[in-house]
Amino acid sequence: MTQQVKITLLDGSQREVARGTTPAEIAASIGPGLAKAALAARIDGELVDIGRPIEADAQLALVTARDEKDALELVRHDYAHILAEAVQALFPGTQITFGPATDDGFYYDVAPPADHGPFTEDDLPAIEAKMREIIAADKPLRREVWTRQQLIERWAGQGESFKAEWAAALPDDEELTVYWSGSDWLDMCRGPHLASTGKVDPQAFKLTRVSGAYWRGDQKNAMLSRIYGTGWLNKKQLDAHLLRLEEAAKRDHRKIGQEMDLFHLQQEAHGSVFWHPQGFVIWRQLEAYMRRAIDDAGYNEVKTPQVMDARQWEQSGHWGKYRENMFVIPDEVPNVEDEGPLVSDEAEWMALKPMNCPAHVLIFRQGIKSYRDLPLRIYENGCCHRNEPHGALHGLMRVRQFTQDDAHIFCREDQIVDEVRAFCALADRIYKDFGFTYSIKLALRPEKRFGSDEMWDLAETELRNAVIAAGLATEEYGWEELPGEGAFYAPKLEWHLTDAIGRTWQVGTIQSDRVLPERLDASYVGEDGARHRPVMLHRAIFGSYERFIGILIEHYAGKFPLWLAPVQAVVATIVSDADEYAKAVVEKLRGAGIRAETDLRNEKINYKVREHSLGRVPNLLVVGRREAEEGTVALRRLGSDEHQKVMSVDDVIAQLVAEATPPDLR
RNA sequence: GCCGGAUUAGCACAGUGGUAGUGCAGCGGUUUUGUAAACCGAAGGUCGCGGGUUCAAAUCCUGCAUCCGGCACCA
Repeated sequence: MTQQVKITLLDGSQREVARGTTPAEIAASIGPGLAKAALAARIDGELVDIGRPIEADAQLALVTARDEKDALELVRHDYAHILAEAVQALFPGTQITFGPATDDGFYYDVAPPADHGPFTEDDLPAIEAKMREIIAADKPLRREVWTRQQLIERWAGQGESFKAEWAAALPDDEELTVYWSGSDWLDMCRGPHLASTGKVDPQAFKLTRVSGAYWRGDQKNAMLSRIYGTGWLNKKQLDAHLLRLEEAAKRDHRKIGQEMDLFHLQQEAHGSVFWHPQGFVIWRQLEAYMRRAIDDAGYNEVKTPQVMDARQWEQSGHWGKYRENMFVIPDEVPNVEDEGPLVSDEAEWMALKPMNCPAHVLIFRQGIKSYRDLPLRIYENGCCHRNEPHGALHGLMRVRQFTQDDAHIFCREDQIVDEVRAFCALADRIYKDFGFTYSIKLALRPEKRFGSDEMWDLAETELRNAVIAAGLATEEYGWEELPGEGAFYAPKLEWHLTDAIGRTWQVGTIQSDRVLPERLDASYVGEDGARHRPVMLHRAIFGSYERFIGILIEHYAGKFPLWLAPVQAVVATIVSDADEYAKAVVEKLRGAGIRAETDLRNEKINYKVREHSLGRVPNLLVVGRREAEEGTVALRRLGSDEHQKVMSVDDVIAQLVAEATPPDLR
């Protein structure tokens, strides 16, 4: 066996070193600066410890803070370990389980000691302080390969039942490693890690919250305490992140919804929205916009029943697969006597619709359809109810009553690709009108599903091919396939929007379904005169009006483009002598279709400017004696640094009318 | 549904066993004001709901509801 190995560095240069030389040593031989900066290495592409001996000829890349993605992953992973060590140091008897890096930090799931109860946020300051001690101690992190037997014995011996279970379950072909922190603490971990605990910045992390989390993500298992932190390379990054969180909190649609008087929620109807006049203006604009879009795209709008017999839901399969999310209603006159149960034991059941698809099939089934009728696109602003778990409800984003922009396209096999492509184009146009970029994902068959494997193969292939044909299955569109995430009846293409501050939201979807037409016996007469099954494409672009408006509120931070703004202009007076003039201006604005209000209150103009600015009114038209005499207004635009502009009323109206035109009508 | 936290005036919040408070909004008055908060006054509460402990409960205990942060769920 040769004692030398050949190392190829990033710049292509090569050097011979003794077998077992570490990347750290090579970094040191290149220069002290690099030795200090090197956090880890990639050997033949694999991310490894800086102290990992090199055993064969290899390509070597040294990882420094400049390789931000790798570096963040490494430090976050280290923070997670230090967190676990700190918790065990402070709370002996705590069991550790699992602690990965996340998108902006890390967490560790731990089981508190029997006498302690779950950890709370009150515990965090002490844990943070202990973590800083461990970082200050700069304990070397040392990797060792162990056998499964060693691991199980060690964990079982320490009373770490979760780790022991985990060690026993790890796959046979995996090299099992532990990392020592100094000589007194170790965790089972795949690595890699930095060379020592002192390599992370003690000022660049913060423990943020504590929550419950099930062991191995399964509801049937024990509930652990999950301690979350955010972690970065340096304090500047941490501060920037904390600032971003503050900015995101300011955009919270629940907060803005209250500030702008758009909607409210209350406990007597939890999970269902009370839309206020201002909020419903936005809804109406979206509804009108969507109607124009679907009219153009050859859809037919329908309206279907809110409540249908349970037998219908049994036939569609929802009763079996979806009942726990449905609101059921006895089909019986309730008992009006004081005594006795509200409904009898013999009551038949009905259910509020959780989806619109069965009703659309029932419309399709009326009369005989021929191949000439296809593709038939049935659209509905469909109001659905789903009995969501209480813990899932969240503002407008997750509600129990919502209205989908839902349509079902009944078509032949050979029409699927064209229909999906047309849908891609429609979705593209609509999302761009709102200023979103997006990525497309294909969610593949879930475990709990209807239909044969052949059918799923076919359906998945069709959707994939359609996206490829549309030229969207590319990196630019974030193309990705997500195993196990499809609906129970069909795979789905998903559109994930990216909003103004970089967060993503899954909204649009199209799914190709052969199950429901079969179950509800939908058919058409083909050219051959025989009966055939249509394929059914389920599709939505907003997803639900509620959620889409929630997303828009956060995307625009409440500063809606003019066509969506609840109040488009306020005419505010400086002196009461201008009241009559202000009223006349508002009349003219309204006559031109602008949503305008007067503000004649007995307040200083400073006060009115401040109030309407905070209220996110896009245009403030200030009028005093001068404007009243000259027939002008002083236009002050929200978010504009420039000063007011004095304009004639007609010019202002022309400008606002142009700006308030919905994007599809421009 | 699970873990933790919260719930006090329209809103934001203070109040740890002894007469429920502050700011803003709203209401009344004064002021007629030129681009991000004029001044004065009066009013506003079943302290989420139920039960318990206590001479006395917003405050302690308990059950429930809703909300918040996660987990699980998300057709």
